[in-house]
Amino acid sequence: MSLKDNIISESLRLFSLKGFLSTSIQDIMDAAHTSKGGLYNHFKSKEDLFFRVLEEARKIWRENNLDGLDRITDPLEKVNQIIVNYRDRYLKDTTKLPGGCIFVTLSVELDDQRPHLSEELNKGFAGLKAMLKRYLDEAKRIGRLPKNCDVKAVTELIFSVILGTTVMYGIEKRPATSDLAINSLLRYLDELSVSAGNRKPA
Amino acid sequence: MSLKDNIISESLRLFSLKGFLSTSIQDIMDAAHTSKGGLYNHFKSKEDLFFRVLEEARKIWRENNLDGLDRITDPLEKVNQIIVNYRDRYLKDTTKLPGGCIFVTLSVELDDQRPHLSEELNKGFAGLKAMLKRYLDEAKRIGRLPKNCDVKAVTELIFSVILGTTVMYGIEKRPATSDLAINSLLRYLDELSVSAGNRKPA
DNA sequence: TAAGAGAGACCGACCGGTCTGACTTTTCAC
DNA sequence: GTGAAAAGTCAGACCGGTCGGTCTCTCTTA
Repeated sequence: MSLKDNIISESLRLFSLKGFLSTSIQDIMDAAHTSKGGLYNHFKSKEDLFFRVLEEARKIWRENNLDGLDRITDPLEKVNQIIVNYRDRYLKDTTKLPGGCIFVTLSVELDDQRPHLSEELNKGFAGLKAMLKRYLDEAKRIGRLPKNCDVKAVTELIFSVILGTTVMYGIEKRPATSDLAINSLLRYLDELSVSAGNRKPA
Repeated sequence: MSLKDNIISESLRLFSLKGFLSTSIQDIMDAAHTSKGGLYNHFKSKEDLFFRVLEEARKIWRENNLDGLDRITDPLEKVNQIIVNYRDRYLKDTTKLPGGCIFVTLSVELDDQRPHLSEELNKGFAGLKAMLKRYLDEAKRIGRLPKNCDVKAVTELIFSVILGTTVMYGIEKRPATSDLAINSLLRYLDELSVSAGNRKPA
């Protein structure tokens, strides 16, 4: 692995643990076994590094959370799979992200301190939310969700559980409890759904 | 208000916005209109101040979130009231906590950097969780929740939504979407409950 | 006159970032 | 193919500024 890539992946690890502002250039130099010259040769500033790290984080997010999605046709099942992937793959990817979801860590740290950085983070959140909503809308359209289902509200619930379990993971350092919360959410979605074997009384 | 109290409340505001490590003594001095001498005359270190601020934050949490609870007897209704208070009072207390729930901000920032500080934060989280579980257990005992209800899982779901909506509030800076998520949770709890007018088919 | 409050100079450590210089690799005229 | 110049890589000294914390001194009040 090139020094540049190594700096990015070590920064990713450190940012997920300590956040952006609390990770010093010295921390990164030590982790990547390099020097000021080595680092600033590849990145023109710490903020530049931030955006490169964000790219890498998004790649990891997609690889983990969207895995297997193209083999699923049912939109509600796709939402289910995203949540399962989040629980089983992404949150447990402790090699690349030892501090849990880096987007949450960075967003909480930066939202009131570096608006132009948190704005970049928010694009990702908005994208996830839009994706969830699109699948749920489609599910409603094809009758997999009841006609009176408030898709927007369900989307926000799913989103808040995803964010919340990430924070829980940081608090408890064990996946057990955050898994429980996610399982509750999955059960809720299942109860919400309409299928041959799971039809609700009117 | 005494200088000491003023330093605490200004620190509370700043910590909720920027976190502990990213708030400098200089920031606090500016906000409280004092100097090094004025600050260190009342607090022996920044960490000492941290614990005083935490005390104050807990007081505010109780005042907001437990308000009116003693006038409610039904345990499920108590849980409901805590969530409603969280939505309508605590999250919107932007004068004292402009950056949202300070416990979440600090926990995300400190869990991998200052274990002895985040440990103190975790006591509060554990206390809230225990309170929720106690009420839900009681609700199940008196038949307000179905016998097969997984109280632990529901507790974790509520907890994760509370944490998640706090993060959402920081991301979106408007209460509208986090309110939606909380409303979804309240509806879910209502559907879960067993009462004269809301009995489920077996 | 003793004590407490508070202002601010000062301390060593660390921050992000720049710059010089040593060393290696690539490029290209011949 | 060869040699010299150009470009790229990286180490580390150095910069001004900020960090948390200490200390001295003045002012107020009892």
